[in-house]
Amino acid sequence: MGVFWSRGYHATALPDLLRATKLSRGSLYAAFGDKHSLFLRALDRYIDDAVTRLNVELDPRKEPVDGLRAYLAGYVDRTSGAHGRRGCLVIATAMELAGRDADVNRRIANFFKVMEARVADALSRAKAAGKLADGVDPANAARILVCFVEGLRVISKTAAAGVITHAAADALLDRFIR
Amino acid sequence: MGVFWSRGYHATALPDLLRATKLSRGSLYAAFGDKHSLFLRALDRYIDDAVTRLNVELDPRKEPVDGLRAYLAGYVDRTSGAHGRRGCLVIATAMELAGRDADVNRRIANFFKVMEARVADALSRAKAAGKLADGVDPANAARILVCFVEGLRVISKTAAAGVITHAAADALLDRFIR
DNA sequence: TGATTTAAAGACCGTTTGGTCTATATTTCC
DNA sequence: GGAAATATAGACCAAACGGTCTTTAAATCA
Repeated sequence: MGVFWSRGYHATALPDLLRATKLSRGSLYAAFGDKHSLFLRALDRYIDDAVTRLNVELDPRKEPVDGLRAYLAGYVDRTSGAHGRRGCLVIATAMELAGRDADVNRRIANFFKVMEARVADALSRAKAAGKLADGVDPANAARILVCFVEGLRVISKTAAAGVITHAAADALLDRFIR
Repeated sequence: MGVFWSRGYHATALPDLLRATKLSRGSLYAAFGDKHSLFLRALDRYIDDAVTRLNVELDPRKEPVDGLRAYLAGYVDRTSGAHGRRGCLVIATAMELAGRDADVNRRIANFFKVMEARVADALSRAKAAGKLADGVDPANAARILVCFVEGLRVISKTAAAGVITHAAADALLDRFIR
């Protein structure tokens, strides 16, 4: 997974995968079929990890506003410095392959749908608890937050070291909560 | 430019470029040097177009809030439907090459810096005119808006046709203006 | 231990990659 | 019209691509 994450699909050659998996050419093809299948497995694992994290942070049994704060803070941390410059496998794949690979497109579209749904759900719970500012629509706000965190990953690819974005994330959430 | 935009750097082969430029192999190399140089020219043109548009929309002589509204609306339009699925050359390049290509990194980092500066400037002018909501910091808000529009481009790569985001963009801006 | 399965190493395959070069047209200019 | 410059088509190159296959070594098990 790591090598696709760092280099992208096309830029990852067989020798890179052999080094990363410590498998021989024959074993790799016996185990995974071909490069594309192996990539799909890597992408699935990456997405699973992300969804798992989402389910923890936005757990319905937790305080929704705290969860949203943790969700945003997690993205800020993961896009700071060297982590940020590594980028995001989902976004890189979306831009590189989504238009020409239906398997990839389906997975990524679903991931964004799930994330938006989890965030919208947390916002709905916050609204029900009277924690949201007047006139905030959970569906719109969820889309805004998802776009914000994904945009964060994009600009962090080239951001200079030491750029702090926690303040922006806090400022954004503060606009929605009471 | 178009072929890099549609396919990305690695996935664009020489024959694609010959077809797109209607040049022969020899002429193309005489005119541009090599694939990487040609790509840099395409990227520069794409960025120039974007900066030009930015300068029009956020022109200091115009009403800043109107400009910001036009800026957001423009991104929403350009990420809807087929346009959206084509993606964005800057983001695709950031994810594909920025980590390993200093020329590319410099251009993209600068582009994001310029965009954020233009947006921050418009927000500052709006604040001076008393048009901003209480407690809104132009610098933080600018980063939020930039991340939002870039995130929009990402999720639009795989979004189903007909998904409307104008409402989210309006909702976001409405949180910052009075 | 000896037979059998499993994995490693890497030669090998056809194709495609980015890039060069030559021979042939096509302009351009006087 | 004829010489000089320019652009074309496409042969050609070495290297790298994804993928297969054979040969050798290691592990497994009775």
